[in-house]
Amino acid sequence: MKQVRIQLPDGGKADFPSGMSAREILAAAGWKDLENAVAARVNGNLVDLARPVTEDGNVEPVAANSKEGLAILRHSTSHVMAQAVQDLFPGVKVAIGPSIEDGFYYDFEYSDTFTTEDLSRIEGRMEEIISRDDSFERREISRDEAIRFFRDRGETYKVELLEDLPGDVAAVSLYSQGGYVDLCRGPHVPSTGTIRAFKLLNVAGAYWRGDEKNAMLQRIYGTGFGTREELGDYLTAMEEAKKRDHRRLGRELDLFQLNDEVGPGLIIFHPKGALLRTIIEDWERKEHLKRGYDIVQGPQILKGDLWKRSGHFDHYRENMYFTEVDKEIYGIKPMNCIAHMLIYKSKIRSYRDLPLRYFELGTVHRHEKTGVLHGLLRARQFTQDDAHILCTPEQLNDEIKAITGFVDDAMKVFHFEYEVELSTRPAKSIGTDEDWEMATNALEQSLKDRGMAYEINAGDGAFYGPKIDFKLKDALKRKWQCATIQCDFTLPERFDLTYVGADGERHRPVMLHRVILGAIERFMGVLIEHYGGALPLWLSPVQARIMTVTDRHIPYGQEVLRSLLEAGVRAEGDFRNEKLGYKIREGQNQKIPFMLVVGDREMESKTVSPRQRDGENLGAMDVAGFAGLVRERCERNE
RNA sequence: GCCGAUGUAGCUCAGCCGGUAGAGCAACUGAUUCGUAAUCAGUAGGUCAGGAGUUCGAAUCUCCUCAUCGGCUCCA
Repeated sequence: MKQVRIQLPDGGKADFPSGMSAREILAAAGWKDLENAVAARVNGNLVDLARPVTEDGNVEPVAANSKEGLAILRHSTSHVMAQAVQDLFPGVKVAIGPSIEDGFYYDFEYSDTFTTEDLSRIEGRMEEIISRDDSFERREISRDEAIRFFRDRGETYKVELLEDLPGDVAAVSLYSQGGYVDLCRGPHVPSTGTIRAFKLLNVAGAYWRGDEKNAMLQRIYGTGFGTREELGDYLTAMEEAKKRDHRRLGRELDLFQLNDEVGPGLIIFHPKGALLRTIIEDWERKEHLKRGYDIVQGPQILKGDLWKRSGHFDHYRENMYFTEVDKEIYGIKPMNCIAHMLIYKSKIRSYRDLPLRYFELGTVHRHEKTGVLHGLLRARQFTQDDAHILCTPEQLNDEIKAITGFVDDAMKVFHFEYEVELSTRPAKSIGTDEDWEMATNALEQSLKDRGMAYEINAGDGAFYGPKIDFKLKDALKRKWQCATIQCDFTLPERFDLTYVGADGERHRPVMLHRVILGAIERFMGVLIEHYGGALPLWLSPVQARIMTVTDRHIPYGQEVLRSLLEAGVRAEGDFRNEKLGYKIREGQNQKIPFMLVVGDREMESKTVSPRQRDGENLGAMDVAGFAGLVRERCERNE
């Protein structure tokens, strides 16, 4: 009888009959905690526990609480959901139902709409299916057979998926549990009873295959975990995350408003929000000057002809606003590049002048579709920390590396982790193949030189060039692009930018568009959520609030306030006739870093008693001492 | 833009099968003058998102518009 040689958990090897299931081998090999296994990994491939093992090598269990195990569990849960939906709503067609980060979904075509009550019914039916503990059975059939099978059942989406498989795929796998059969690569948990904790979360529309030209399907989102406790923790964490939502904190901390009367996607910054952005912008100017950028400023509206020349009129018009002035059409700028081009063109440039780095805190307007607007994170007017770098092709690599370094420094200053993506040529684009290739290579090489981990985002570049995107996550784990570096060989061409080289000939410079924080508004939104509103001292619009114990301490409180403001501390007073506890509570809710209590003791000794946001009382100190402490902690970025 | 849900006082939310609006907190006024997360009392506050319709009568039912929320698509 044929044998397979399998590695044991203790490091030894043993032989088992070929064709034994992965589960049997795991048990025989002496693996522990197998009741938590949802699948097996055979020589690196994830397979069902029931899959026969026919080759030598490694067989390991995949635990329900591992990353892969959870994905398998959730994927199986999505199949159970699809089964429940088809039980309860005959005629509903299934599309796709993968596991995703934090959960799973399944897309359905249904002539009616799923309601919240429907979700409860579906959950109920899922519980029944789970309690039946039906096993997940895998079988392989030919592709043609599968097409016939799903066509007979009217599952047109599955048929389309099968028909679009690459031509060399001859066989596919089907998984069934109970009476439900789905086209699926697997693996799956052994049986429906393995699913212990799940919850359906919401219904949303989703285009078939993510294309807005296709039919709108109904997507049901859910999540699942290995235990009920973990599910409970997750749901609690989601509730907590909602409390960090910048839209909520923006109101609670009195930072900004979004007002229907003003219009969607337009932000009004209140004093504290405006101060926060001023602090960020001051930081930007300082950091850019430090790195050899020139600060410039372009106009808000530019004549239509310039936008035709730049290509925006042809490729970006639907996102632009236009206005007419003295019978002339003007475009309200959606990007800052044009003025920067004209600054470059204002003189003859030598290779000795390059690189030139033009920086502008440029306010732009973009007509975003209504459905995408999202607080500060997606607005119709926003200010970019934008720069355009004009350099020789030889300087490109160093310039890109300097920018990625700048981004990395900035992310450290604001305590952010980030992800990097390289986006390549989209379908709708301008420029030659050679330029695209050269630009894409330049970006990729710089990332490699710096040893940065990145993913390729095929076809997601700007219409004028490839880009590197840096993404931050919001409180609800949605990713937002902040920094980006975009290569552009087209605009210098269109505006006929040149420099005189060492050879005395005219050459075409290369251009980089780049932002570091991205849009100040978006960055503020992510920042507010990141810190849960408790901004670090150097960013806090109000660093200290002076609180009087009784009315007789007001004159001293005002004296302290004056001294602090003079010393450069952002301070304010709470001199109301309220109890100290009430003022503290309010200050705490406002997440003010320091509360300075002034009563008889402080008035007597000419001191203040700072109470930190974490509740710690620093004891009495004089005003100059406190101002020094604030300055020092700001410098240390605490 | 598309699918779905939602829209009642500054905020959070009640308001049943249609009979003309309510709470808590916030605000304001007064009393109180208080030492590290909520002092007490009183007052005021709403074209029930907007518009049209059905009805003797609409916050409630229907339609349209606007906005918000969750997704999709798109993007900083």
